[in-house]
This record gives sequence, C-alpha cells and structure tokens, in this order.
Amino acid sequence: MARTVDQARHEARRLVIVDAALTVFAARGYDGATTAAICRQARIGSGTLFHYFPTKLAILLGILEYGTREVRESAAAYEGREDPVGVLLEIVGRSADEAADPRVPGFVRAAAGVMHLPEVAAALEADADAQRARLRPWVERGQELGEVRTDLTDARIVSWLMLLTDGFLERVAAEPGFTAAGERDLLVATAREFLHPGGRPARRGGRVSR
Amino acid sequence: MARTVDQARHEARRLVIVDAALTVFAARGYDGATTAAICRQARIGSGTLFHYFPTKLAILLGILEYGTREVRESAAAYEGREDPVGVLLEIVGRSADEAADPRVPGFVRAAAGVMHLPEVAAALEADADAQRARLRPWVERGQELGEVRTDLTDARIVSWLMLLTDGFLERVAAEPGFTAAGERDLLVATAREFLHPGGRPARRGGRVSR
Amino acid sequence: MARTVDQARHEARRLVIVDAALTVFAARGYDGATTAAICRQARIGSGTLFHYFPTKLAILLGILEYGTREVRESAAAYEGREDPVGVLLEIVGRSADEAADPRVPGFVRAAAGVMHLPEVAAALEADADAQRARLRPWVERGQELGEVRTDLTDARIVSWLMLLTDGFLERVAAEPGFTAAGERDLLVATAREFLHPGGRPARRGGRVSR
Amino acid sequence: MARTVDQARHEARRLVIVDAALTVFAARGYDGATTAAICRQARIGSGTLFHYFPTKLAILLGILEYGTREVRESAAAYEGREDPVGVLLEIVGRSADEAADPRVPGFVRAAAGVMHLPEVAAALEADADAQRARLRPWVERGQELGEVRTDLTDARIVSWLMLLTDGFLERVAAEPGFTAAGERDLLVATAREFLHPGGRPARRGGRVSR
DNA sequence: AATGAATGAGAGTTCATTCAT
DNA sequence: CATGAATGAACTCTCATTCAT
Repeated sequence: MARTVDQARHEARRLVIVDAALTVFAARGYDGATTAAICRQARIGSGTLFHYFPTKLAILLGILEYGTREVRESAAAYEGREDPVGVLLEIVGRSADEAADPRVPGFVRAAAGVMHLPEVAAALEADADAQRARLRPWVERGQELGEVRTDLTDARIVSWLMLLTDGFLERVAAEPGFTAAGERDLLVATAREFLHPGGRPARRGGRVSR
Repeated sequence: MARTVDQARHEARRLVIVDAALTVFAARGYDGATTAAICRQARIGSGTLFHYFPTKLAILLGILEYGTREVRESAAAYEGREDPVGVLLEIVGRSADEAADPRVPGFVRAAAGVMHLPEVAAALEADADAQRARLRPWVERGQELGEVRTDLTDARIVSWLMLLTDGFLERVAAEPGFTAAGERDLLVATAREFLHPGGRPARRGGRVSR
Repeated sequence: MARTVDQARHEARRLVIVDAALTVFAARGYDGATTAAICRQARIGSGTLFHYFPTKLAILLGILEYGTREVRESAAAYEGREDPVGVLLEIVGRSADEAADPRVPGFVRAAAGVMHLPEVAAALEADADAQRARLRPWVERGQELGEVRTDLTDARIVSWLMLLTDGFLERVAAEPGFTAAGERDLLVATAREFLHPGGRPARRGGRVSR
Repeated sequence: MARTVDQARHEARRLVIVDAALTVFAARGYDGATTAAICRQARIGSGTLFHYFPTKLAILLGILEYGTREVRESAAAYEGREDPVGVLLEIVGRSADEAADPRVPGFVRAAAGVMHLPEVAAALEADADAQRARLRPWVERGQELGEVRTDLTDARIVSWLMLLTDGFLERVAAEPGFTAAGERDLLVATAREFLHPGGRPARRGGRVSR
C-alpha cells in the first residue's frame, strides 16, 4: 500500500514538473528554457528536478511520452463505432481543440527545434506512429464502406490528415487572428471534403461533437 | 566604382556565410549550431564571421530577410496575369518545390524553435506578411471573377493556403516517405479544391507549371 | 544493561559502515566515493549513514582511527619480549601481511589524496605517531644490546623502517607483479640488513613468524 | 616561421598552466583543486584554460606526461657509461633531489588519489614503465660485471629500487623532520647496500654527484 | 580585411546533508 | 531507529564575442 501511495505521489510530482516544463518550453523554446526557470515554475529546488529526471532532455522526452500515451489511450475510445468518417473527423476536431491550449503550439515548435537530437527525433516518430495507428483503421474501414476516397492509399490519406492538423497548429501559433476555436469547423469541413471529395454534406446542422 | 566593387564583394561574402549558416542551422537547430561550426562550414575564421554579422542571431535574421526578399521579388513575376487561380496554384506549387531542398524544412524548424525571441518573431511575421501580400490580390481577383469561393473572406482563404503549405513542409520534414516531389500534385489539387469546392477540374492533362 | 547492548549494537553498525566505506574509498578514492555508494555497499539508507557519522569526512577519520587503535593495541602484544630485532621484524612483516588485503593500499592512497584537509593530516600524523611509538622502544633496546646499528639515531632508524613499509605498500598497489606474499620475506631481510648492516643472518631456517 | 613561433608560444602557455596546476594539485589534491583556482594561479581566464586542455583531467595527465618525458630524456644522458652501479645510484639520488621540490610529493599523492580513473592509472603505468626502462639495463649490466647481486632477478631489483625512492618520497611528504637533502645520502647508501650486500664501500670520500 | 587566442558569463548537473515521516 | 525525498551550494565546461596583430 505504501508502495502504491509512494508511486502515486511520485507520479503526481513528476506531473507537476512536466506541467511546469511544458509551460517554460512553450514560452522560451528548449534551449531558452533554463532548468532554473523550470524549477521556479514548479516551485522546487534544482536538486529535486534532477531527482525526477536525469537530464533536461529527459523532461522534454517525458512530456512527449505523456502526449503519445494520451494518443494511444484516446484511440481506445472509438472502438465499436460504425461511422468511420465520423470517427476521423472527431479525431481531427479534437486535435484542433488541443491547439486551443496556447502552450501546445509553442511546445510543438520547441520540440521541433531540437529534432536534430536523435532521442527527440525518435520520440516524435513514436508520437507520429501512434497518431497514424489511431487514424489508419478508420480510413481503411471508410474505404471499404465507400465513404472514403479510394484514389489514394490509406497511408497517404492518413499523412494528409496529419498535414491538415499540423498546418492548423502552425497557423494558430503564427497568426494571432487564426484561433483554434474560430477555425475548428472549417478544419473539420476541409478534412471531410478531403476524405470524400464532392460527397454529400454531412447531416445538416451537424456540428461535429467534441 | 571601387566602392561598388567592394560592396559586391562584401555582399558575396555575406552570402557565403548565410549559405553556410543555413546548412548548419538546418542540421543542428539554432542553439545547436555553434558559430565555430558555421565558420568551419563557410571556411572562414571566427573573427571574419563577426566582421559581417554582429551576432549569431543577426545571421539567422539575415537568412530570414533573404527569404522574405525573395518572396517579395517573386510576387512581381505574376503581374499582368489574368488567371488568378492559376497564379495561386503556381505559388503553392513553388512552395512545394522549395520544400524539396532538404535544408528548408530543417531551417524552418530551427527558426520556429527560437520564435520566442522578439526579433525572430518580428522577422517571421514580416515573412508571413510578404506571403500574404503575394497571395491576397489574386484571391480577391479570383473572388471577383467567380473562380474562388466567396463563403470565406479573402484573408481567411489566404491563411488556409498558408496552412496547406506549412503543413506540407512539416510533413516533408517529419515523414521520410512523404516527399516534396511525390506529393506536389496532390497539394496543388487540394488547394484548387479548397479555393473552389466542386469546381470543374482544371484544363485536362494540365500540370501546374513550376 | 540495555544501554550496553545498545552501545554494542551501535558499535557493530558503525563497523559495518566503516567496512563498507573502506571498500568504496579504496575502489574510488575519497571524492570518487559518493555517500550513496557507501550506503549501497553497507545496505543502509542515506539517513542511517548520517545517523552514525555526521559527515563523509568523519567516516574517513573513523577508519583511520580504527587503524591507529589497532596499531596501539598490537603494540601491547610485544611486551616482555627480549629480542628487539625479532620484534621489529615481526612488526615490519605484519605490515606486509596487511598489504595483502587489496583494499589497504587503495585506501591508503585515497587518504593520502586528501591529506591537504587538516583533519586528515592530523589523523595520519596520529597514526604515524602510533607507529613510531610502537617501533622506537625496540630500536632503542636493540641499540643498547648492540643488535641494532648506532650510527643513526633511533628516530631516524624508525623513519627508515616506515619508509620501507610505505614503499612496500606503494609497490604492491602499483605493480601487479609485486605481491605482498611474494615479496614479504625480502622486505624482512632488507629491514634486518638495514637494522644491522653486515650482521649475521638471523636464526637459520628462520622465517619471521606472522 | 609563424607556425613555429605560434607553436612555441602555445607550448610556453601550456607550460604556464601545467606549472600552476602542479602547484594547486599539490596543495589541494585533485578534487580539491578547482579549475577556478588553477586559473587564478596561472593568471588566465577559465576559457583560456579550456582552450589549452579539454578537461581538468587532461591537465593532470599533461603533467604526468611531462614527467614521463623527462624520465625518458634523462635516460639518454647515461649512455656510454661503464659503471652501472654508479649510474643506478645517480638515478636514485636524482629522484631524491626531485623530492626536495615541496610540490612533488604533494602532486604524487594527488595523482595517486585518483588512480582509480583508468586514464590516470594508464599514465602512472606509463611513467613506471619509463622508470623501469631507465633502470633495468644498468641492473643487467651490473649483474654481468658482478657488481650487482644475482640472487634476485633484474626486474625484482628494479622494483625494489623504485620501492626505495617511492618510500623516500612518501616519508618526505609525511614527516616534516625527514628532508630530502638530509636523507639523500642515506638513501643512496641503502640502495648501494641493496644492490650489492656487503660490497666494499664506494670510493672513499665519494659523494654521489648530483 | 582577416584572423584566432583570450575571455567570462552562464549553463546543466552532482552530491553531501537535512528532516519529516 | 531508519528512511529517502528534498535541497542548493558549488563544480566543470561551453560558446558567443572581443580585439591585438
């Protein structure tokens, strides 16, 4: 029991650090974020930081892992669904919702800025894999049902859906007037159009649920 | 006259440094790129580097300025054209072509990674402004001619065209199987579809000229 | 009574730590030995370590004190002997035997490496004093009996006996082929020769008892 | 020419650092010697220190290398000599002279204190090899001429000569009353006796030249 | 104009030590 | 009594930048 409590406590503290680091990385970039600033943000001493993460890089990787895990876990929520296009658009919409947290685009840029580090490249690759694994089955199923275009391979369609969400994130970060909430519906509509060009518009009045 | 020659010589050497720095920034990110590495790549001494650029940051800004200037100058090439959609798709296609230089996506990430520096943010903003200025007149003209959708404001359409090219660049950088050359046509087609949903396909057999 | 038991228990645990620390200091030097490594070796928590010793330095001093105490106590074992040279050679031989424990030369070096700390200098001085006090009476007695050379003062002879044992320890530590067991007899013989140059060899067949 | 001058300048500066580091290592031990203290002693900035030596450890190794080189070079000075025992005693005497520099024993201890580092162990081994190589030919030659005992192998005699000089150094470091100058002659005499027990005393009035 | 030796501010990280449990 | 999470002082080392040549 104590072991369990300790582990939970440990995990909770790790999360505090991860959250603080996410904030600081997003605001200053990877190299601009000093470990001292992360400690200040997390309200801990520098020794404590290195008690939980062996290096500064490990913190970044830890954040990425949390994200990847979330992608994997969220994939389970769609099991049993029968509307592949609906699922795909929900996933796309959800990524738009995540972009609304102003720290997300900043952090994504910070991570991309140190992608030349092999560990970061591997972690981003793993994240992309998780995203592909979440999308691909539904693209395939949609193609089988005739609801998704078949002039492109499923893998390519997946890549293009990710292109849309990546570009969306980038625009949100770069353009003050381009807000996640304001452009969300157009993202979903564009994705729908991409998945099934010229297809009938979705259920009228429909707003893709979040 | 001598002044002119000197100036040309000066400019030429600056370009050598800019090119070397572009390579090193792309490969290692902004902070990962040491001035020593840039000097090595440019085959100059460190003293010389700081003779041409006052700080390391100034080199990055210099690269961005060259890019922005290119955007501005390329805009002039379209003057007098009568096919707004064609122009827009050419611009989009050209940005895909640029993504084929493997240094481009790497450099874009490096720059984005230090976007928290106000000077960089300003330079990227200026670049984005130049891109918007290049696109916007043709979107307006297209809307006037009924060749571009009018359910979205011209500014918003411009943003979404940039979203597509940004996302394209990002995918090229992230996914080894996603090549600029292989996906170029689909990018142009997707842009066309976005500009005029359900519109007749362009002149058949047409490949958007580079 | 309980007090006594507690004290014995306390002393026993101290010894466990001292032994563990001896091992770690010998293997990694004073600074190279982290308190964490000592705790691991002693199978205790860091809190416990500092419950028995106030500082890391105190552990080193504790080890040295144990050694010094041993020197003092061993001195008593020779009381009543009538063969001063025999006693001296036994002491020298015994120091060679101690060098056979591979941790001893390593620890001696570790301690010498931090001799610049006044506390360590004092402790080593105290140890040297104990060694001198153990040797000197027998040198004097030997000189009185005509069994030890008198062209050197007793103090100087003592120093040179220590020079031999120190050098022996150092060689054992430095030269893999120079083993304590293999060179022991030559050490004793050299010491005998030094004590009484040209003197008749000791009792024939004699091997200095340990 | 410039190259030669630069190289000479570089070497001279390296020597300044080596000398300063020797002083500081001797006074505070390896770990106790901060790079800041070495810089202060050498009157240079920290950047300069690391311009000449990549790491603190490299400085220590550099000092050891200088010592080893000196041993090798000094060996050449004895070529052509016909009195092996005289040569050996000169070498032994010279090591006693070196011990008169108060920094030498301190530095030797500092180095021994971090012998657990493989690089240091290797450098000390190389130094010992150089010393053995300097001594051994003369021991062999002495044995051939009947001037050195033959009951021990040449290698063993070499080890014991080194034992004497090591022990001498250690005593000088540990005992204030034991000075290099005061004990030098006894060291040489003891070495002579060891090389040829019971041998005739050397040429009368002879003092081993320095 | 071109150089690179010299600089020092500032970074990440280690580890002896404390103290609440 | 025993523990180990938390601490922060202090360390080594990097690197953009300067300036005498």
